[in-house]
Amino acid sequence: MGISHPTKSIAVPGRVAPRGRADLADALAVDTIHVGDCIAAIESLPAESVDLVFADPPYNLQLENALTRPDQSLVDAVDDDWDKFASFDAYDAFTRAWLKAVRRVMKKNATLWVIGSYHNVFRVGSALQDEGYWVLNDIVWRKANPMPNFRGKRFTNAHETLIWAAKGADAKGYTFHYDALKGGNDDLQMRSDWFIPLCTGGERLKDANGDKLHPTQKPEALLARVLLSSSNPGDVVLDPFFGTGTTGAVAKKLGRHFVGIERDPGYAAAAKARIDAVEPLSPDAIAPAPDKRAEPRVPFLSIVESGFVRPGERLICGRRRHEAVVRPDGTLSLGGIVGSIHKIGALAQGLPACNGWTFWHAERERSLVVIDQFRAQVRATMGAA
Amino acid sequence: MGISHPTKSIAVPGRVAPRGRADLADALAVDTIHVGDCIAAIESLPAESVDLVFADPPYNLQLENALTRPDQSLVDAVDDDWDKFASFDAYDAFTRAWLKAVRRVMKKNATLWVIGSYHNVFRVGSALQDEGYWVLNDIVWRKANPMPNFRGKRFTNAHETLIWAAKGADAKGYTFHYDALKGGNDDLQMRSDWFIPLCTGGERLKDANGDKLHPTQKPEALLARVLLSSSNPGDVVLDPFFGTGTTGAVAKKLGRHFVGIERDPGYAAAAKARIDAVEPLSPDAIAPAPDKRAEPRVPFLSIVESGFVRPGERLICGRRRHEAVVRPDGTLSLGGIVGSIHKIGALAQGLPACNGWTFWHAERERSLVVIDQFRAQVRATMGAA
DNA sequence: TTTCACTATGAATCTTCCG
DNA sequence: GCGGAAGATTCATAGTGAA
Repeated sequence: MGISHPTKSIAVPGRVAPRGRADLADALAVDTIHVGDCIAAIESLPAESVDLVFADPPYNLQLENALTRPDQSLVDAVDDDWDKFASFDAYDAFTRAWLKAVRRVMKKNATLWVIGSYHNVFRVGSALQDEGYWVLNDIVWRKANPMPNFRGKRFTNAHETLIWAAKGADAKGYTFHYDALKGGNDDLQMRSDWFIPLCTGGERLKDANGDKLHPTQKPEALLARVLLSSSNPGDVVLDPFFGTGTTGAVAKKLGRHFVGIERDPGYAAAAKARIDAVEPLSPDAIAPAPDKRAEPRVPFLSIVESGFVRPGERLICGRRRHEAVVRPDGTLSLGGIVGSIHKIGALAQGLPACNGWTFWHAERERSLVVIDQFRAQVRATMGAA
Repeated sequence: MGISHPTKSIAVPGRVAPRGRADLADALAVDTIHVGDCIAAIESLPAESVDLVFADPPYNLQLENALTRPDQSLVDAVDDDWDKFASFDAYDAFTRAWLKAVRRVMKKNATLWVIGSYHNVFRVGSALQDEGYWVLNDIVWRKANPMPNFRGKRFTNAHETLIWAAKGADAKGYTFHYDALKGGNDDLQMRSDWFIPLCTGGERLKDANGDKLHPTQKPEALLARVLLSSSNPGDVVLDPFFGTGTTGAVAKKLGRHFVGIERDPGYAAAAKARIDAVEPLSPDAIAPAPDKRAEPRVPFLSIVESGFVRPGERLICGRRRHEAVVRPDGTLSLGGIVGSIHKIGALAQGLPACNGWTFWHAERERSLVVIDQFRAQVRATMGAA
């Protein structure tokens, strides 16, 4: 990979080009860190070229005084110049500028993640709504080990907020690995509150003195959940506030490409070294989990033609309350009405709609077999062919 | 108590006057519901007269189509006129107007609570910062039983956000019952993420048909934690969007005074009847109650994220007859099939179901460790969850 | 009385393909 | 772009009534 100063870049070796764009004159150079101004760097990228954006912008913390713990040790606060803004207006102008620039380089169905705290997240959320983004979720990162409130004047600030947004309200084709997330969560839908520890220990980058290298390094587990939920292997992930490269490290590990932008050369160099040391997971470990929506369509007629169901046979609902007759053209008949497995299922129940695949069953050796199982068998033979 | 139409009010009998103001000519009439326009009613109140504000404004949900559950039943959505705004600008103007009016009637050290969802909370948060309020915390209400995402297109929207703000950055003398909250929370600081069930069952007000009377009635447990943390007995609590009077009911129960504003006479009448029926707690009983929960659910993904199990590692059953590969998204892979620890455990054994937590083991120093043990260790770190 | 089966419902910005 | 059809999709609680 590489680093670019305005506009110089360093590329990580041994990485492949992004899908289908390498031949373009203005092709996006991936697995690269751009060193320089965030907005100028974004504007140098091709339009509609990235699949996902993760942004961890300055929080504008507005800290006034030093803070000590009850044992009088000093809390190492975020007091960097990059986190200081003259006013809310200045912060808002900065926010709108980078959000606007980022939106231009997002593909039609790309999505954006932004992380923030109560200091800045309301400004960011309002700005992105104003810019035309469409909020899909706000996600709460519940910290396993937050810093306590040493003065006892407020609730322990134990979470940060991520906003997940599409490019617009009409962009319905965004990536979301619903089934994989559910499978990794005890077969329950993944909720909007995530419980993840802070980035500490060996994962936290240190300088020569053993002090933390970056004040707000995010845990890789957080980025992994973001990338696994809303991107595919081979996708390009843009991080306009790259810092020490957590997004890049996780992207490489999970088989995604990244484009990082970082204005501090020291952070960029640390990120490069960190990412170079990352070993990607094996392809079969990161292959997308099966997605029911991606399965090939199988007409019910194919089930009949394959002999799994005979023309003239009766199909029965799971509770044996309704039945219909299979016709040789792959429709069902019920009381003289003929229609698709879905239409007749809906008719039988008096409902506006019905998934016939899971509603109808066939009698096999005195027990009921759902016809969706026959579809799975037909699909298995399609894959083999 | 009483209800006032512009400006008529109903007062609850048997209530005491607020501390130290009953002798003023423009004294605040407490334990009263004002029926009428929110902003006009706030402007009719004396300046610097309330100790706490709780506001549950319209969320501006922007729902377009009907939504059905997988069983085809219709979701009873919030489609009331009061939640419809022409644009973000219209919503922002409304928000700034009530925030400005409310700030005038707040005492110097009063604080404000506002609840919202991602649809509106960024607008509200930005507006209150712009009006000079100083954010103290954002609080996440984690819902025990949220409505699922029926289309599988997003994360379950399982929380709402509350913003807690002081009148200004210099108002340091606000009420916060740090020790009471800590004592009611296993002697740990109360965190910014609260786990509370929805308002259902007997607590939910119903109309003559048995349908919910108000679409967005909040749970009393949520209001109780708000009032217990940031107000004192005898304080005056203003709620400019009173609805069916949850704030009033909890205030009366906890020995606080309330001022409610509600533009719908039907809601106001229901609120009055509800509050009249409330029996105040004895003074010694007014203390925060811990809500002990059952064991928190831990997704297998968290075990992977915590490093107890590595992506790519093999899990083995207790008799070493079956094995599967761990994927980074918290699913398992066996012979090309990907699914949850439970699904793959069942598949390996040819059974309809399986408890993956007790079935799968990891090899550690040549002996097998059941993955349920890792779950116990993760739970131990969750502490206050 | 207890248990079980079945139904109802909650602040929700909730589809995709083909002709 | 539009209309119609295919077809994918739910978790925690409460309540009711039968066994």
